[in-house]
Amino acid sequence: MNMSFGEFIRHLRKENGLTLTKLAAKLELDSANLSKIENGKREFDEKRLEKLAKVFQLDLNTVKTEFFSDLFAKKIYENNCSPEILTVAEEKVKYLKQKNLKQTELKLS
Amino acid sequence: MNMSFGEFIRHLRKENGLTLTKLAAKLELDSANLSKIENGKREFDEKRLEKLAKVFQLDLNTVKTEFFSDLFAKKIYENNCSPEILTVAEEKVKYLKQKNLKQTELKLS
DNA sequence: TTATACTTGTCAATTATTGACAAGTCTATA
DNA sequence: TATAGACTTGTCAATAATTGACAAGTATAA
Repeated sequence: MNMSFGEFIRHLRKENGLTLTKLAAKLELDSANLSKIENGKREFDEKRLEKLAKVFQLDLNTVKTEFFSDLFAKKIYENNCSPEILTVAEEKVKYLKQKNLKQTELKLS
Repeated sequence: MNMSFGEFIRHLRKENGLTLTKLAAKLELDSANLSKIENGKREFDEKRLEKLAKVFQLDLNTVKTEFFSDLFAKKIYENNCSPEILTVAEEKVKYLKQKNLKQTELKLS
């Protein structure tokens, strides 16, 4: 499943035999804007991820993965970052989790 | 080097014996706001990355890596994304590069 | 030619980010 | 204990970015 988030939505939409107008209604957005989203000319609004998952009966985590990985990939591509950045990000996630764990411990004591 | 971007700046600043006021001046921003950035209460503005690299004579890619990996990690953490998202992102970077390559080829032919 | 599906451009309205400054804490030192 | 310097926090107007909405276009099929 290697595609942009716009292509991901288009793929789902076609697969389910929906028109832009139909899907836009379900997502409560303008069909012209949905067209732009599918064509990568606008961003999909994060706050609609849950709605999107529901419409197509997908796991929210799957949808989030598509959404955020697309975001990350674009940033890396646009800014010409070296690929090691993802390893660094991975470490930082661990760091954040550990940090939050410590703060929780503090609050409990 | 595992820290947030705010901590990264603070580390650099201390290492170079600068006060908030001094560094803020070099970065052309308010010292109160720089304090918030170091404490993770505001975002560092992407457009100042180059300036930051110059001030501390760092490779721009190093600074970008710290900046964007911090951004990614925060998103992953906040949204409770599974770690595999980074692998997906990596694939999408490749996809984008390949896609752009094809478009370049088209333009040249 | 009419309908349907889609695309593109534009722009006001809404939201988010930023810059700026006042007022505070904390520490060290005269 | 008061003065200074370093830092933190809250607030808010100004600026910038995103979004919603709609008009006008193209493309295709009936």
